[in-house]
Amino acid sequence: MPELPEVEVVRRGLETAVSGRTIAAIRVLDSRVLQRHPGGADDFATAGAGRTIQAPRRRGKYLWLPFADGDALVAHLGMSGQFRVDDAGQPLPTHCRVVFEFADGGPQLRYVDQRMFGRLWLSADGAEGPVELAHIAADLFDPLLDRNALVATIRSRTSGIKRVLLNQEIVSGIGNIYADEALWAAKLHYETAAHRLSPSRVHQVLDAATTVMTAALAEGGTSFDALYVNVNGSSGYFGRSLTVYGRADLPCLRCGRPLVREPFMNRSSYRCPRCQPPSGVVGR
DNA sequence: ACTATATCCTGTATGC
DNA sequence: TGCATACAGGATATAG
Repeated sequence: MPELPEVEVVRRGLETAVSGRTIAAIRVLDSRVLQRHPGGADDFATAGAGRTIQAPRRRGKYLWLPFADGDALVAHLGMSGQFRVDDAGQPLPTHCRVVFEFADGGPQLRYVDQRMFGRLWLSADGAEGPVELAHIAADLFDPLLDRNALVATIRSRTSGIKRVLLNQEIVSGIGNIYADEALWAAKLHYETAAHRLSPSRVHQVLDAATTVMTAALAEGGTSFDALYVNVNGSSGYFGRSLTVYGRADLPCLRCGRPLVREPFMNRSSYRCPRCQPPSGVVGR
Protein backbone atom coordinates (compact mmCIF):
# COMPACT_ATOMS: atom_id res chain seq x y z
CA MET A 1 0.00 0.00 0.00
CA PRO A 2 1.43 3.37 -0.81
CA GLU A 3 3.32 4.76 2.15
CA LEU A 4 6.02 7.39 2.02
CA PRO A 5 8.55 5.54 -0.19
CA GLU A 6 5.91 4.50 -2.72
CA VAL A 7 4.44 7.99 -2.88
CA GLU A 8 7.93 9.43 -3.34
CA VAL A 9 8.53 7.05 -6.25
CA VAL A 10 5.31 8.31 -7.81
CA ARG A 11 6.30 11.91 -7.14
CA ARG A 12 9.60 11.42 -8.94
CA GLY A 13 7.86 9.77 -11.85
CA LEU A 14 5.44 12.66 -12.13
CA GLU A 15 8.28 15.14 -11.92
CA THR A 16 9.74 13.65 -15.07
CA ALA A 17 6.44 13.09 -16.83
CA VAL A 18 4.33 16.19 -16.20
CA SER A 19 6.48 19.08 -14.95
CA GLY A 20 6.12 22.10 -17.19
CA ARG A 21 3.14 20.67 -19.09
CA THR A 22 -0.21 22.38 -19.45
CA ILE A 23 -3.47 20.52 -18.89
CA ALA A 24 -5.79 20.85 -21.86
CA ALA A 25 -8.74 18.83 -20.61
CA ILE A 26 -9.78 16.51 -17.80
CA ARG A 27 -12.16 13.61 -18.19
CA VAL A 28 -13.78 12.30 -15.03
CA LEU A 29 -14.84 8.68 -15.27
CA ASP A 30 -15.83 8.22 -11.62
CA SER A 31 -16.76 11.28 -9.60
CA ARG A 32 -16.26 9.60 -6.23
CA VAL A 33 -12.54 10.26 -6.55
CA LEU A 34 -13.39 13.98 -6.49
CA GLN A 35 -15.74 14.05 -3.53
CA ARG A 36 -13.16 16.08 -1.66
CA HIS A 37 -13.09 18.75 -4.37
CA PRO A 38 -15.27 21.63 -3.18
CA GLY A 39 -17.10 22.11 -6.48
CA GLY A 40 -17.50 18.44 -7.36
CA ALA A 41 -16.43 16.60 -10.47
CA ASP A 42 -17.68 19.03 -13.09
CA ASP A 43 -15.95 21.95 -11.45
CA PHE A 44 -12.76 19.91 -11.08
CA ALA A 45 -12.67 19.20 -14.80
CA THR A 46 -13.47 22.76 -15.79
CA ALA A 47 -11.23 24.48 -13.30
CA GLY A 48 -8.29 22.17 -13.92
CA ALA A 49 -8.05 22.86 -17.63
CA GLY A 50 -5.45 25.37 -18.72
CA ARG A 51 -3.20 24.92 -15.70
CA THR A 52 0.55 24.52 -16.05
CA ILE A 53 2.11 22.00 -13.68
CA GLN A 54 5.33 22.67 -11.79
CA ALA A 55 7.56 20.22 -9.92
CA PRO A 56 5.41 17.85 -7.81
CA ARG A 57 5.81 17.97 -4.04
CA ARG A 58 5.02 15.60 -1.20
CA ARG A 59 4.40 15.54 2.53
CA GLY A 60 3.97 12.13 4.09
CA LYS A 61 1.60 10.20 1.85
CA TYR A 62 0.14 13.29 0.18
CA LEU A 63 1.27 14.59 -3.20
CA TRP A 64 0.52 17.89 -4.78
CA LEU A 65 1.15 19.30 -8.22
CA PRO A 66 1.72 23.05 -7.87
CA PHE A 67 0.32 25.15 -10.70
CA ALA A 68 2.17 28.13 -12.12
CA ASP A 69 -0.72 30.35 -11.00
CA GLY A 70 -0.31 29.40 -7.32
CA ASP A 71 -3.10 26.86 -7.00
CA ALA A 72 -2.44 23.10 -6.78
CA LEU A 73 -3.81 19.67 -7.55
CA VAL A 74 -3.67 17.58 -4.39
CA ALA A 75 -3.63 13.79 -4.47
CA HIS A 76 -3.82 11.02 -1.93
CA LEU A 77 -3.51 7.51 -3.35
CA GLY A 78 -5.42 5.82 -0.55
CA MET A 79 -4.84 2.09 -0.71
CA SER A 80 -4.76 1.42 -4.38
CA GLY A 81 -4.43 4.71 -6.25
CA GLN A 82 -1.99 4.88 -9.15
CA PHE A 83 -0.86 7.54 -11.56
CA ARG A 84 -0.03 6.19 -14.97
CA VAL A 85 1.54 7.97 -17.91
CA ASP A 86 0.43 6.49 -21.22
CA ASP A 87 0.09 7.55 -24.81
CA ALA A 88 -3.45 8.55 -25.70
CA GLY A 89 -3.72 5.61 -28.06
CA GLN A 90 -3.19 3.11 -25.25
CA PRO A 91 -6.38 1.53 -23.89
CA LEU A 92 -7.50 2.87 -20.53
CA PRO A 93 -6.48 0.62 -17.64
CA THR A 94 -9.14 -1.15 -15.62
CA HIS A 95 -10.43 1.11 -12.83
CA CYS A 96 -9.23 4.26 -14.55
CA ARG A 97 -11.09 7.10 -12.82
CA VAL A 98 -9.68 10.36 -14.22
CA VAL A 99 -7.82 11.19 -17.44
CA PHE A 100 -5.69 14.32 -17.88
CA GLU A 101 -4.96 15.41 -21.44
CA PHE A 102 -2.19 17.87 -22.18
CA ALA A 103 -1.93 20.79 -24.54
CA ASP A 104 1.24 19.38 -26.09
CA GLY A 105 -0.65 16.30 -27.26
CA GLY A 106 1.87 14.10 -25.45
CA PRO A 107 1.21 11.19 -23.10
CA GLN A 108 -1.84 11.36 -20.88
CA LEU A 109 -1.85 11.23 -17.10
CA ARG A 110 -4.32 8.67 -15.82
CA TYR A 111 -5.52 8.21 -12.28
CA VAL A 112 -6.37 4.58 -11.60
CA ASP A 113 -7.85 3.28 -8.35
CA GLN A 114 -9.39 -0.10 -7.67
CA ARG A 115 -10.50 0.28 -4.06
CA MET A 116 -11.49 3.92 -4.35
CA PHE A 117 -9.88 5.22 -1.19
CA GLY A 118 -7.80 7.76 -3.10
CA ARG A 119 -8.85 11.40 -3.56
CA LEU A 120 -7.94 14.26 -5.89
CA TRP A 121 -8.89 17.89 -5.46
CA LEU A 122 -7.89 21.40 -6.41
CA SER A 123 -6.56 23.62 -3.66
CA ALA A 124 -6.72 27.40 -4.09
CA ASP A 125 -3.32 28.96 -3.34
CA GLY A 126 -2.03 25.49 -2.52
CA ALA A 127 1.18 25.53 -4.54
CA GLU A 128 3.47 26.09 -1.56
CA GLY A 129 1.45 23.84 0.74
CA PRO A 130 -2.28 23.11 0.55
CA VAL A 131 -4.21 24.42 3.53
CA GLU A 132 -6.09 21.11 3.62
CA LEU A 133 -2.82 19.47 4.63
CA ALA A 134 -2.14 21.82 7.51
CA HIS A 135 -2.86 19.05 10.01
CA ILE A 136 -0.40 16.63 8.37
CA ALA A 137 2.85 16.56 10.29
CA ALA A 138 6.33 16.63 8.77
CA ASP A 139 7.62 13.26 7.62
CA LEU A 140 10.92 11.66 8.52
CA PHE A 141 12.51 12.81 5.25
CA ASP A 142 11.57 16.45 5.78
CA PRO A 143 14.73 18.54 6.29
CA LEU A 144 12.70 20.88 8.50
CA LEU A 145 11.64 18.07 10.85
CA ASP A 146 12.53 18.82 14.47
CA ARG A 147 13.50 15.36 15.60
CA ASN A 148 13.81 16.18 19.30
CA ALA A 149 10.41 17.86 19.32
CA LEU A 150 8.93 14.81 17.61
CA VAL A 151 10.45 12.50 20.22
CA ALA A 152 8.95 14.68 22.95
CA THR A 153 5.52 14.60 21.29
CA ILE A 154 5.63 10.84 20.94
CA ARG A 155 6.64 10.48 24.58
CA SER A 156 3.69 12.62 25.65
CA ARG A 157 1.21 10.05 24.35
CA THR A 158 -0.24 7.22 26.33
CA SER A 159 -1.28 5.21 23.26
CA GLY A 160 0.61 2.22 22.02
CA ILE A 161 3.67 3.13 19.99
CA LYS A 162 2.24 1.80 16.73
CA ARG A 163 -0.87 3.92 16.97
CA VAL A 164 1.36 6.93 17.49
CA LEU A 165 3.57 6.06 14.51
CA LEU A 166 0.47 5.71 12.34
CA ASN A 167 -0.94 9.06 13.47
CA GLN A 168 -0.24 11.38 10.53
CA GLU A 169 -0.71 14.43 12.75
CA ILE A 170 2.31 13.38 14.80
CA VAL A 171 4.64 12.08 12.10
CA SER A 172 3.48 11.50 8.54
CA GLY A 173 4.30 8.93 5.91
CA ILE A 174 4.37 5.78 8.05
CA GLY A 175 1.72 3.15 7.35
CA ASN A 176 1.07 -0.38 8.52
CA ILE A 177 3.95 -1.98 6.65
CA TYR A 178 6.76 0.33 7.69
CA ALA A 179 5.44 0.63 11.23
CA ASP A 180 5.76 -3.12 11.65
CA GLU A 181 9.19 -3.17 10.02
CA ALA A 182 10.45 -0.36 12.26
CA LEU A 183 9.05 -1.96 15.42
CA TRP A 184 10.67 -5.27 14.56
CA ALA A 185 14.03 -3.57 13.97
CA ALA A 186 13.69 -1.72 17.29
CA LYS A 187 12.50 -4.87 19.09
CA LEU A 188 9.34 -3.19 20.34
CA HIS A 189 5.86 -4.60 20.84
CA TYR A 190 3.28 -2.51 19.00
CA GLU A 191 1.22 -1.89 22.13
CA THR A 192 4.11 -0.57 24.20
CA ALA A 193 2.86 2.66 25.72
CA ALA A 194 4.66 5.55 24.02
CA HIS A 195 5.07 7.51 27.24
CA ARG A 196 6.94 4.62 28.82
CA LEU A 197 9.67 4.69 26.18
CA SER A 198 12.95 6.43 26.86
CA PRO A 199 14.03 9.16 24.44
CA SER A 200 16.73 6.91 23.06
CA ARG A 201 14.22 4.12 22.40
CA VAL A 202 12.00 6.55 20.50
CA HIS A 203 14.98 7.76 18.51
CA GLN A 204 15.82 4.14 17.81
CA VAL A 205 12.41 3.33 16.35
CA LEU A 206 12.40 6.54 14.29
CA ASP A 207 15.87 5.73 13.00
CA ALA A 208 14.62 2.26 12.10
CA ALA A 209 11.65 3.70 10.23
CA THR A 210 13.94 6.08 8.35
CA THR A 211 16.34 3.29 7.47
CA VAL A 212 13.69 0.89 6.20
CA MET A 213 11.94 3.57 4.17
CA THR A 214 15.24 4.72 2.68
CA ALA A 215 15.99 1.16 1.63
CA ALA A 216 12.51 0.76 0.16
CA LEU A 217 12.88 3.97 -1.81
CA ALA A 218 16.18 2.77 -3.21
CA GLU A 219 14.42 -0.35 -4.52
CA GLY A 220 11.54 1.55 -6.05
CA GLY A 221 9.05 0.97 -3.26
CA THR A 222 7.24 -2.03 -1.83
CA SER A 223 4.90 -4.03 -3.97
CA PHE A 224 2.90 -6.46 -1.95
CA ASP A 225 0.06 -7.36 -4.26
CA ALA A 226 0.68 -5.45 -7.51
CA LEU A 227 -1.76 -2.71 -6.56
CA TYR A 228 1.15 -0.37 -6.14
CA VAL A 229 3.09 0.55 -9.27
CA ASN A 230 5.10 3.51 -10.48
CA VAL A 231 3.93 5.76 -13.28
CA ASN A 232 5.25 3.30 -15.84
CA GLY A 233 3.17 0.52 -14.38
CA SER A 234 6.04 -1.50 -12.95
CA SER A 235 6.23 -2.68 -9.36
CA GLY A 236 8.88 -2.02 -6.72
CA TYR A 237 11.01 -4.84 -5.45
CA PHE A 238 11.13 -4.02 -1.77
CA GLY A 239 8.50 -6.64 -1.00
CA ARG A 240 11.33 -9.13 -1.16
CA SER A 241 13.08 -7.28 1.63
CA LEU A 242 10.32 -7.13 4.23
CA THR A 243 11.37 -8.77 7.46
CA VAL A 244 8.06 -9.17 9.31
CA TYR A 245 5.13 -7.71 7.43
CA GLY A 246 3.10 -10.45 5.78
CA ARG A 247 5.34 -13.21 7.18
CA ALA A 248 3.01 -14.87 9.68
CA ASP A 249 4.26 -18.32 10.74
CA LEU A 250 7.58 -17.83 8.95
CA PRO A 251 10.74 -17.76 11.07
CA CYS A 252 11.98 -14.52 12.56
CA LEU A 253 15.07 -13.53 10.61
CA ARG A 254 16.80 -12.69 13.89
CA CYS A 255 15.88 -15.51 16.25
CA GLY A 256 14.03 -18.13 14.22
CA ARG A 257 10.80 -18.13 16.19
CA PRO A 258 7.67 -18.17 14.02
CA LEU A 259 6.29 -14.68 13.51
CA VAL A 260 2.69 -13.98 14.47
CA ARG A 261 -0.13 -11.98 12.93
CA GLU A 262 -2.53 -10.31 15.35
CA PRO A 263 -5.64 -8.16 14.79
CA PHE A 264 -4.94 -4.49 15.30
CA MET A 265 -7.10 -1.47 14.39
CA ASN A 266 -9.20 -3.44 11.91
CA ARG A 267 -6.04 -4.60 10.18
CA SER A 268 -3.07 -6.72 11.20
CA SER A 269 0.14 -6.41 13.11
CA TYR A 270 3.05 -8.74 12.60
CA ARG A 271 5.70 -9.30 15.24
CA CYS A 272 8.16 -11.76 16.66
CA PRO A 273 6.90 -13.14 19.96
CA ARG A 274 10.43 -13.52 21.29
CA CYS A 275 12.08 -10.31 20.03
CA GLN A 276 9.00 -8.14 20.57
CA PRO A 277 7.30 -9.42 23.72
CA PRO A 278 4.54 -7.42 25.45
CA SER A 279 6.08 -4.93 27.85
CA GLY A 280 4.92 -1.61 29.12
CA VAL A 281 1.68 -2.27 27.30
CA VAL A 282 -1.07 0.32 27.47
CA GLY A 283 -3.26 -0.23 30.49
CA ARG A 284 -0.77 -2.35 32.38
C1' DA B 1 -7.23 17.48 24.25
C1' DC B 2 -6.71 12.88 23.69
C1' DT B 3 -8.06 8.05 22.60
C1' DA B 4 -10.37 4.38 20.24
C1' DT B 5 -13.49 2.52 16.94
C1' DA B 6 -16.64 2.34 12.79
C1' DT B 7 -16.82 3.40 8.12
C1' DC B 8 -15.77 3.73 3.30
C1' DC B 9 -14.45 0.54 -1.10
C1' DT B 10 -13.61 -3.66 -4.28
C1' DG B 11 -11.08 -7.69 -5.76
C1' DT B 12 -9.02 -11.92 -4.24
C1' DA B 13 -8.68 -15.84 -1.37
C1' DT B 14 -10.69 -19.15 1.50
C1' DG B 15 -14.18 -22.12 3.68
C1' DC B 16 -18.39 -24.69 3.66
C1' DT C 1 -20.38 -24.60 -8.48
C1' DG C 2 -22.03 -21.16 -5.62
C1' DC C 3 -22.43 -18.48 -1.75
C1' DA C 4 -20.64 -16.21 2.34
C1' DT C 5 -16.96 -14.37 4.80
C1' DA C 6 -12.30 -12.53 5.75
C1' DC C 7 -8.88 -9.60 4.36
C1' DA C 8 -6.08 -5.78 2.42
C1' DG C 9 -5.86 -0.52 5.23
C1' DG C 10 -5.46 5.28 5.12
C1' DA C 11 -8.07 8.96 6.59
C1' DT C 12 -11.94 10.80 8.69
C1' DA C 13 -16.15 11.16 11.55
C1' DT C 14 -17.84 10.25 15.73
C1' DA C 15 -18.27 8.70 20.32
C1' DG C 16 -16.33 8.37 24.76
